[in-house]
Amino acid sequence: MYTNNIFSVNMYIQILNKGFIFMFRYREVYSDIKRDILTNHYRAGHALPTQDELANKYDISRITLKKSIHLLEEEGLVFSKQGSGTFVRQRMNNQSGELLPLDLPVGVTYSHRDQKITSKILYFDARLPSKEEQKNLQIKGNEPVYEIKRLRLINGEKYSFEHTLMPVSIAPLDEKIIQGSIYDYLGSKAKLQLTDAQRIVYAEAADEEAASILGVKAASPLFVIKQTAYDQRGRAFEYSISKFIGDQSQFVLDVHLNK
Amino acid sequence: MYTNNIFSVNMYIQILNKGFIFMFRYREVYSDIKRDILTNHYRAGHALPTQDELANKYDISRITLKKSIHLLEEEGLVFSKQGSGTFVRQRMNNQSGELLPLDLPVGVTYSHRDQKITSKILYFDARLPSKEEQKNLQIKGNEPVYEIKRLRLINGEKYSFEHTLMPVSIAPLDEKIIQGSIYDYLGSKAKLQLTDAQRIVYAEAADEEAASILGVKAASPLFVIKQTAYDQRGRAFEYSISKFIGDQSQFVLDVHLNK
DNA sequence: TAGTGGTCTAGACCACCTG
DNA sequence: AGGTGGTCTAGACCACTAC
Repeated sequence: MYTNNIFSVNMYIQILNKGFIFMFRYREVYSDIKRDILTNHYRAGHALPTQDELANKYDISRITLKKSIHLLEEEGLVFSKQGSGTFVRQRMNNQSGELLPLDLPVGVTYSHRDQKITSKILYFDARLPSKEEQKNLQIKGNEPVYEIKRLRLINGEKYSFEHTLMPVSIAPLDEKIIQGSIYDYLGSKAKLQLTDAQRIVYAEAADEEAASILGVKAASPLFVIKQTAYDQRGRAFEYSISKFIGDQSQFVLDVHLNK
Repeated sequence: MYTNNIFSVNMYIQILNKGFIFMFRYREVYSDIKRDILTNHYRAGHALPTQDELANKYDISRITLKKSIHLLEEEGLVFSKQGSGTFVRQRMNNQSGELLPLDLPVGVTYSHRDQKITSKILYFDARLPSKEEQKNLQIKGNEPVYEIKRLRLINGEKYSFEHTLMPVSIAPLDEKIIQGSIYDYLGSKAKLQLTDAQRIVYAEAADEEAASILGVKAASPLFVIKQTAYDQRGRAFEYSISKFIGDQSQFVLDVHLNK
C-alpha cells in the first residue's frame, strides 16, 4: 500500500508536470488549507486538525504537510504551538483596504485587484552606468543600461514616480513595452522572473522634480522604495527608485521571527 | 554506522538540551555556514560545497542541511539554483551602514551593534481602550491598557518617538521598567516573546507634537511604523506607533518570492 | 498520561543545468 | 551523461501542553 502510495503521488506529479498546470503537492495542500481558512471553514482562533489528520486527509507524509503549514505560517495565517496545535490567526485589521504588501511588487498587487495600472513615460534612453549603478547592478562600466522615468497611475490617478535602471543585456526594450508591465514582458521574452529583491525604504521631502511630476507641494513627504531586483538565477536585473505620495500610500508587512 | 550516527546526534542534542546552550542542529549548521560567508571563507558569487558534501561535513542528513540552507536563503545570503548549485549572493550595497532591518524590532538591532539605546518617558498612564485599540489588541472595552509615550535615543541622539499601548493584563509596568527595554522585561517576567508582528509603514508630515519632540521643523517628513505585536501564543500584546526622522533613518527589507 | 508539534534520519526519484 | 538541487516517503524520538 505504501509503495502504491509513493507511486501514485509521483505519477500525479508527473502528470501535472507534463500537462499544463504544474504544482508541487505541498503547494496544493497549502492552497487548499488557505482557501479553507479564508472561507472560514477553519475559523480564526480555533485549531486546525492535527498534522497527522491533515497528512492523512491529503494522503501525504507529515513532513510534506509541515512544509505546507510552514508556508501558511510565513504568510501569517496560522501559528503552531508545540504540544497544543496549529491555530488560525485572528484576521488582521485591514483598515481602509488600501494597504499594499511591502513584500510584493506593486504592480502585482493592483493587477490582482482588477485595478488598471498605466504609465506615462517621462524619459527613456540608454547610457553607461555610474559607479553606484555598476555596484547595484553588478555590471561593468562599459555595459550600457536603460534609464526610464515613469509616472504610474492607478485608474488614471497619479500614484508613484519610478526611476528605473536596467542593463541593456537583459532584454531589448522600447517605448511600447515600458508603457505596460516590464516584468510581464521579461517573463515571457527573457524567461526571467523576479524572485528576490532588496528594498531600502525611507521618507523624504519631495524635491522639485518629484513634486511637479506627482502634483504635490515641494517638500511634502514622500515614501521611497529603492529596490534591487534579482531573477531566479541570482542576477541583478533592475535597480529602481519609486516615490509614493506620503499620505496616499501605506504598506503592510508581516514579520515572523525565530523558527 | 548509521545507527551509531543517529544515536550520536540525538545524544548531542540531549546533552546540549540538558546543559546550558540549547540549539538545534540545523540552526548550528546555519550559523556555522553563515559565519563562513561573512568571513569570506565562502566568497560572494561562488558556489558553496554541494549539499551532499555539506551534509557529510556536518554529519547530518541532507534534509536537515536543506533546512539550514533555507534559513540562509530567507536571510538573502545565498540562493540555490536547481541543477547547478547554491551560491553566495553578492554583498548588498550597504550604503552608509545605517540601514535597519525592517523585519526586526528596532531595539534588537541596536543592542546587537553595541549602541546604547535609552528612553525619555514623556507620558505614562493607564486608561480604557478606544474602539480602534480594542480591535488592534483584540480586547474588550473594559480591559484597561497602559499608554506610553517615549522618546528613544541612540547614544544620546534623538532617534524616534514611540507611542505604545499594552493591555494591563499582560504584565504590570512601572516607570522604571519602561525606561529600558519592555521586551526584555516581558521576556523574563511574563515569559512572553515577540514572535510575529504586523507592520504598517508610511510617510507623513510631522505634526506639532512629533516635531517638537524630535526636534525637527513642523511638516518635515517622518517615517512611521504602526506595529501590532503578537507573542508565541498568538496573542496581541502591544500596539505601537513609531515615528522616525525622515532623512536620518533608512530601513532595509529582503524580499523572497515563490519557493 | 496522552496527544500534539518539532527535529532528525536514510533513501528514492525527478527536474534542471552544464559539459 | 553526470552532477546538483528539489520533492517526497516512512518512521523514530523528543519537547511541550493540557488534562
